Formats: sequence, structure tokens, C-alpha cells
Amino acid sequence: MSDSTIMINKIQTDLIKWFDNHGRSLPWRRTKDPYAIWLSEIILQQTRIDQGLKYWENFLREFPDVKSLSMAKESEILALWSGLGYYSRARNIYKAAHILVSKYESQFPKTSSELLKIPGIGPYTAAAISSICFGEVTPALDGNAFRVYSRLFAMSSPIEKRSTIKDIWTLALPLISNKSPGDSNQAIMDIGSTICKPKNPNCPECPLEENCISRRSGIQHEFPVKLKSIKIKEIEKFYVLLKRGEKYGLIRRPKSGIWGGLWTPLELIPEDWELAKTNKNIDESNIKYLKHLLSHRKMNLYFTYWIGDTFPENKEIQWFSEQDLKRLAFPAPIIKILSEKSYF
DNA sequence: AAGACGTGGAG
DNA sequence: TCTCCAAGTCT
Repeated sequence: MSDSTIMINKIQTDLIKWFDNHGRSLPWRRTKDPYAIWLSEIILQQTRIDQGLKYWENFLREFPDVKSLSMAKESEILALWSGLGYYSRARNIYKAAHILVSKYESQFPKTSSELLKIPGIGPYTAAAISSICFGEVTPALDGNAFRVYSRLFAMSSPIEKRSTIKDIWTLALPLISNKSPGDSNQAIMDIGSTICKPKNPNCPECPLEENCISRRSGIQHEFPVKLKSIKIKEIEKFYVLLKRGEKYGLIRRPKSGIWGGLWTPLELIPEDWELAKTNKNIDESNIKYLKHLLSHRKMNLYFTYWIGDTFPENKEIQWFSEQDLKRLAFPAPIIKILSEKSYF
């Protein structure tokens, strides 16, 4: 056995050992059911565990398997997803459930290359599911893993580049245990979230410390190398809540774009908002303001009631009673403003 | 391939 | 209050 093989074997066993002793205890780690794992992986995309946990429990309770999920209406899935964000994930699990039932006999494919064909499953999720559920030896590279590996290998090229990602994948592959690849991947992710954090990594606690190339030079904080900085644009949106008797008028947003498929009050373009003010259709002294941050945008949201019986011309408006609203999917800021400001 | 797509917690 | 960003994917 060569020296490098011995070292790689040691890293493998160190990782597994660390995972057994220090890995996080999470509910979806108590099962190997690919459906439950899949759901957790989709929910946790760009989402913190604290935030996603409740949703995972709700989904598993309402829809315990692929078949029950495939029988749900898209609106039901969206409503259950309401408040979690990145709603294409909800629309995609709806599509995915149908594909799994019709083309895969309700079974999850066992390889990452096959999983990749399913809507909402990208390179990370495919590798996570195949390694955890089916023992495929492949690195699952999420944000945590990229950070850990970029420090471990002191990757000087920017993390956004395709070649860098490919290099990390190749370097990471030998570190994945053939016996329990899922544990290897989850060990790396746990190290990334609890030790090898973006700021102030706790290197003395890390099982990889002695093998970490950037740590040897004390430059671990310089990785991962990133190209771009985020620039925030500001936009304004204007909403008027329509009320007719005991019913509220709402609009269903188009499937694509922000908050796709969700419900909001009527959204006015700035010109119509100004016009409505001129015509005294909105009460200027009673406009609620809410700031909402998106990944690359700052949204300034303005809300008010519509005054008068003549509503803006819009064929999309649908009317709901207060009871109906519970089954509808709303974006988080809409939920916030409607409940906190006690519109309903 | 660069930009769109949410949200709430941390510092 | 403000900035950053977390278990990514899609177009």
C-alpha cells in the first residue's frame, strides 16, 4: 500500500468515526426511506434545518409516500409549502411525484445519473440520495462541502468555475467510504456547518485538521475563493386588498417568476397606484409598508385597502371567504402583513 | 453562463 | 438597522 493510499484510508475512517460520535442527530437520519430522504433534501435546499424541520414533518404526515403525494393537488402542496420560499421546489415535487409513479413504479431510481432526470433534483441532491439510500460512492457537494473541501485542498481557483467544481469532485471522491458513502458525505456537511464555518472555523475540533492544506499555512479563512459580490437592487410593489361583503379578492400569480402559483392581493403598477391615489380609491394615510429582502433584491411593499365599489378592471380576481383563505398558499410577507396588520 | 428564485437567523 | 447567507436548481 502506498503512503497516499494509507493517508486516504485514514481520512475515510476518521470521517466516519467523527460522524458516529459528533454527527448531528436529525430525524431524517433515522430512516433509509428514499422518499423521506428526498423530501428532506429538497426542503433543506438553501434552507436552515430549524426552518425546514416543521415542513418536513408536515409533508410526511400529510403525504407519507410518493403515491399519496402524487394524488395531491398542486395547490395543496403549494399551501403546505407556503412560507418556506423557493416555490419552484414545491411545484417540482408535484411533477416529480407524478413521474415517479408513472415511469418508475413509485420507486426511486438508485443512481445519481438517473435521479438527475427528476425535476428539482440537481447534482447535489442526486448524490445525497444515491449515497445515503443506495450506497453509491459519489461526493455530495453542497455549500458546506465546497467550503470544507476548498480549505482541505486549498483550492485557489474560484468556486463558481465549473473546472473548480470538477476538480473538487475528483479530489473528494477517494475520501468517500465504499462501505458507507452516505455517512462520509454527511460527515463533511456536518463538519462544514458545525466546525468549518464560513467565519472563525474551529480547526482544533476538526477531524481533518492535520490533513488540511490551508490550515497548515494558517490561511483557512481565505477559502473558498469567490469571484462575485452580491449587488442588491431595490424594487417597489403596490398591493390593494379588495373586499366585497365578506369576500376578499385575490390574484393567483403566474407559475413562473417570483412567488409562482401563490396568491396575493391585487398588485398595481406604480402608475395605477398613483392614479388610485388621485381618485381617492386608496387611503394615503393608511398605507402599510413592509421591507422584504430577496437574494439579490430589496422589495419595498406597500399595502392598503381599496376604497369604493368600483374595482380595477381585472379578470384574474377571484373571491374568497375568510375560511377559504386557509387552504391558499401565500408568500411570507403577504402572510405577515395580512395577519400582523389584522386585515382579516 | 449569469441571473432568478425566499426566508429568517446571526453577527 | 443592515449585511450576509443556509443541505441548490433551473433557465
